[in-house]
Amino acid sequence: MGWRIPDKLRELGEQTTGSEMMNPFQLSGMEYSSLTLEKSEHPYRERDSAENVYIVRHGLCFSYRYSEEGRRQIIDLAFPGDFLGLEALTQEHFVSSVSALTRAELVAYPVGDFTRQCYAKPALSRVLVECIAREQAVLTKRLVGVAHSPASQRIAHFLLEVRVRALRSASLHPMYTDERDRSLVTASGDFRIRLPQAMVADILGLSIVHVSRIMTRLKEGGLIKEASTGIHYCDLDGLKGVAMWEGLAPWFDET
Amino acid sequence: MGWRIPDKLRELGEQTTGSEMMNPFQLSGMEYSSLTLEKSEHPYRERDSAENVYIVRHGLCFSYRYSEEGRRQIIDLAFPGDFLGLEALTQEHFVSSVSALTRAELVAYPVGDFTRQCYAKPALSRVLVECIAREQAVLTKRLVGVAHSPASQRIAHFLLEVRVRALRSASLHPMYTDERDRSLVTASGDFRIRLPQAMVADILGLSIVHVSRIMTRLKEGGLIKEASTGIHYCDLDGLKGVAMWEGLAPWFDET
DNA sequence: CGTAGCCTTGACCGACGTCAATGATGGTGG
DNA sequence: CCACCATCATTGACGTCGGTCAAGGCTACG
Repeated sequence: MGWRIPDKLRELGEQTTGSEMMNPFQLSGMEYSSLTLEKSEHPYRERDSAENVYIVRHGLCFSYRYSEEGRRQIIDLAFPGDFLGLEALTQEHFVSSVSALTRAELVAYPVGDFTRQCYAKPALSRVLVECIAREQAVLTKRLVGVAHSPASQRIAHFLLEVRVRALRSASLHPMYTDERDRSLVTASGDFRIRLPQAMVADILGLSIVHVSRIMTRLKEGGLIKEASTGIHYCDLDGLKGVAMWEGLAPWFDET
Repeated sequence: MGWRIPDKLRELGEQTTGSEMMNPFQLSGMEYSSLTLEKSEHPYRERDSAENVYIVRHGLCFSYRYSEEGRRQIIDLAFPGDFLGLEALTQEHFVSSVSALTRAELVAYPVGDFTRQCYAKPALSRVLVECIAREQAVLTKRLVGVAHSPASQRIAHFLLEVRVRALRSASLHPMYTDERDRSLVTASGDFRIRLPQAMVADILGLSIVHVSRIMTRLKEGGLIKEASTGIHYCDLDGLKGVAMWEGLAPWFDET
């Protein structure tokens, strides 16, 4: 689903051990294992028994589900620092699948431990609530958008959303800047990211064809460029205009 | 937003005092005040400073927001037992408004108390996480639906969703069956609810006109009836067919 | 050179929105 | 009891956004 920031765990009262400081993923009292995903590998799938909660460490993942008609609906992207699979906290089995958009590295915590720690450290629960609330804000925003706005606006908005979230993630989580895959952040001011149009389509509920059409329009307008390095954002203000951008949510700082 | 069920608070470990048992809304250590809303009154509005967290006691509320183009987008309904305004936990100001669909009664807890109690009783945080997760499931489900399905399916699905949630609320929360307003539950097997088409439209992102068209089709098909008492569900299986119903979420029991 | 991803483009069509007029209903006050 | 208004639902005409189908291009890669 893409929840946020274990860092706050430390930030928020709970004292941290030295080793936790060294490695923000090692939370005391919890098992902890890493796994590396190649592009389009799955840490878990719908219906799998939900044994772990994950945090993204590197790379980009996305969670999705198939609609009854068999279309893939992407629910959200997950940037480094985001949680994945929090459904495990409340359910036996996952109700969504996750796949890696680039090579990615996750950290897995067994649900049991996680739940236990929630009880032991209220700060952890508290963080969770915040993360979920933040996630929820993004989702409802998208819900509102998907419902009413024309495709161009949705797409522009989504591109901006991705930028803000990626930048936030990168700043909180500098290791993301790791150049291992190139779906990355700023070069010389302008932002770029590798994001196949099919992703955009499946997130926003549009057809690939139509996404293509609109992206070419955006390109013609000089708002973005596309290259093998991904989508480049050329004219931020232009994009914000098209998107009717008002910011993502109060707690996401603008850049 | 419409989160769920303080009852679990007691259910989930935290011992309860006698008076709490008598009145599930009186949580020890928290201030607590009630307010009654007439139809279409607002407990709070977007941008209001977020001072309270609410639980719905009677009646039906809905949370909404205006899109940039000025259309009202309803985010969710809130049934008795649902939380409202949990945004207050993470934000200074509300980002959505709430209005009563029928006469309604809310209980308000000051955020400060609420937060403090979250730290004091991990079970409370835990409940919150569950509530939010449940809410989230409904939202993502709707997101997926809104994105891809034809209007008829969305509407049918929504009607069923409402039914399940209302029944669940009524069973957990018998006081709901209170006959004070008639937007209520079962009569002799069939379910009915008062729900203006404009609501449905604004929840699902459709135009009122189109909702009307489709509802008439549903009526012609004998799936529902409409009367002054609200929408009557005549042919549940038929509806489920149209909706491609697969249940709302694992933890919502079917009826 | 062939194949596989991914993007583009045109022709066509249907679902759904908008506009505008018309009906039902029910509540209020004279 | 009726007149009036507000709210909500219906219906038709018409336009458009965006989906589907199908063909063709562009890298990238073995």
